[in-house]
Amino acid sequence: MLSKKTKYAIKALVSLGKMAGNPPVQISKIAEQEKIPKKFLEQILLDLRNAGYLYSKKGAGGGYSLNKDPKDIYLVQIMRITDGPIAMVPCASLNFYHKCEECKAEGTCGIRSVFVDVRDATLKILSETSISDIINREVDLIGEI
Amino acid sequence: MLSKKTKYAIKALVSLGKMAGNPPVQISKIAEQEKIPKKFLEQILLDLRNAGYLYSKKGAGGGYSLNKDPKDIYLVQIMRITDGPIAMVPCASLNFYHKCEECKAEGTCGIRSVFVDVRDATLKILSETSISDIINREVDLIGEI
DNA sequence: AAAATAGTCTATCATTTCTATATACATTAT
DNA sequence: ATAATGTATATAGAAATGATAGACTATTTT
Repeated sequence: MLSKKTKYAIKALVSLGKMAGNPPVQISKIAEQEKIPKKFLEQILLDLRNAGYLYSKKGAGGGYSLNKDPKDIYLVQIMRITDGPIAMVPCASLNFYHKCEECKAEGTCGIRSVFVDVRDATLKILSETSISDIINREVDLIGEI
Repeated sequence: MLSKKTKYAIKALVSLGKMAGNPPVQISKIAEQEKIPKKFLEQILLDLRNAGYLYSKKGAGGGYSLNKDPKDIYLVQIMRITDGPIAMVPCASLNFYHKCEECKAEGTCGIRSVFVDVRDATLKILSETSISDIINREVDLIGEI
């Protein structure tokens, strides 16, 4: 399961993505709109800012906005910042690899082998889907009604 | 990430799968072989037994063995018993569905839509991979060395 | 029948992770 | 200056996870 942190992060980015071009949006506004606890959102936005995805401005009239084109922010990037690994077992992780404690022979582990496949399938989607794609999906879904 | 519970469950099943046909194996033996805390493994095997995947026998000469053909035990089934949902968001789960608290319009949620795709991709692999397949993968991997 | 073996069941504890909140500080606009 | 707003760190509370304990039941062996 995704942590709430990650879900909130994606929601906030989508929300900001829809505003792309507009002046910065205040944390409190995003928190209210997306039903996210404000103080928690502060931390999350900070992480995303420090990772280069958001621009922030202090003081009156300040707030947050995207620091990249929504087309260039991929889910996999966000999830790695907020939740860490994509893989379901540490030994199958590309960016957060570490050995399973109980593992005897990683190279010939059938379980690992399956979860490498799962990772690849998941990664394919998450690394091809941008904030912009999510927004487009919503437009499409609304159109289908 | 998979819980240790699930990882242990799969390991135990694979271990028993390799013994298919042999007399029951004691918990303590599996625990030792697979480096799993014995008391924890007891609980896990009980769950698998109660779900119908294992046969057990008490008393001297007792132990556990598979109650099904290893070809007919799929990862997805085990994971649902030990970890619950496969999907990364509750609103995208087939067997453990529930609404996301903060969600306003599930039907037109772009995030959900992506994670339904992720779920389907994951499910395709997990529902096609059996204990027997894992054992075969190991044979293949050893052959490649 | 008694003793030894091995699973069953329930409770509980310890640790970690997650979620959320609090507080003090820094910067900017008016 | 003052008010608005983000920054940074600490901490608390809650939930989930991982692991252990102990008493009980069934089976086999002697």
